[in-house]
Amino acid sequence: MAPMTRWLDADEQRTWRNFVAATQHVYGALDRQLQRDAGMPHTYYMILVTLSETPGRRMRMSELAGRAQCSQSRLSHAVARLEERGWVRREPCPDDRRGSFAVLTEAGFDALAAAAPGHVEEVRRSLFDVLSPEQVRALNEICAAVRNTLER
Amino acid sequence: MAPMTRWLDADEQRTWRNFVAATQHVYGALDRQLQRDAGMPHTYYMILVTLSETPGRRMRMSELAGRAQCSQSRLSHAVARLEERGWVRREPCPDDRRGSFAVLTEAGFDALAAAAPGHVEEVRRSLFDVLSPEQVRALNEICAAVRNTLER
DNA sequence: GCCAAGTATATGAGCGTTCAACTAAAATGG
DNA sequence: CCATTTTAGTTGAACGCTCATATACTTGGC
Repeated sequence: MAPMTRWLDADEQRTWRNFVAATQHVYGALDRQLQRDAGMPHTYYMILVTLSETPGRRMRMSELAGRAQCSQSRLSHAVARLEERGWVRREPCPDDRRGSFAVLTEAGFDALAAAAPGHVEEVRRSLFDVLSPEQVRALNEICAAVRNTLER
Repeated sequence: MAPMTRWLDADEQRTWRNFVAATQHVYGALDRQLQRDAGMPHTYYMILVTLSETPGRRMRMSELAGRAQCSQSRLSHAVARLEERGWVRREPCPDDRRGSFAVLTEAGFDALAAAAPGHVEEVRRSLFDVLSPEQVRALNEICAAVRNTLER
């Protein structure tokens, strides 16, 4: 198959390990904060945010999955849980009877509003506060480059 | 508590969302590759690598947890699974009878050796190949900065 | 030496995620 | 129109992770 592995050199290895450590640190801090203070994982937060930003606070499941960056299955399970909490409800789609909308409820919006300040603080604390403005710019371009890989 | 939230401005929000998308993309690709081709999650891979690099291929559980960046509980569960597969075994620590060593077996080393090329290829494909050398350098510094946050 | 406090690790329940079916409804195209 | 393929979404089992708790040993004061 692969004729010869392009191993990582010492610098690349250091970079990769720093990447793993850094990202896990950020996500760890984030998840702990959200779970502790708002009782939800980051995935749920992203789903609620995505819904809250769309007109009518409603979105088709598949589009929601795309925008909130999660698989359809994950979304389906997540929305089921969010429904149990009364934060989201499903509505059938009139145009396409296979489809359904996820709709953010008032209670869901309130839960999001309550969670947001702590979450944003944590994002700052764990990421932006430790970087210089140039680093933030560089990070943005790096992430955009990585992100574009899949969107082609 | 927090008197006034330091919300993210438009640029920061874009950066944050790119960060989430990019990191999830990288980890997603990585986990899928490892699971598909080597039947293990990234956590297990890191544990095996860490053990393989230490003299005697053995390490105390708590040190292993630190170096492989995972919680003690996670490590304990993971090592239990790795033991079932015959990739790692536990040995009691003579100096401290509470403690134990995790030891990489031959089979474990072989499994790691078989998994490594595909994994490294995937790391390149999803991260290094899409970045310029300058971006890689910048990423390293950014991640080092984030990482140092907790090690103080 | 003894008791309290701390340390090293294990364990189990609960939960989220993945993967592989599965259902049902649209689109496609003869 | 009917048959095939595609698309939208759900479901359940398997599994890893987190959190709280438990166990067993060690250490530090007295």
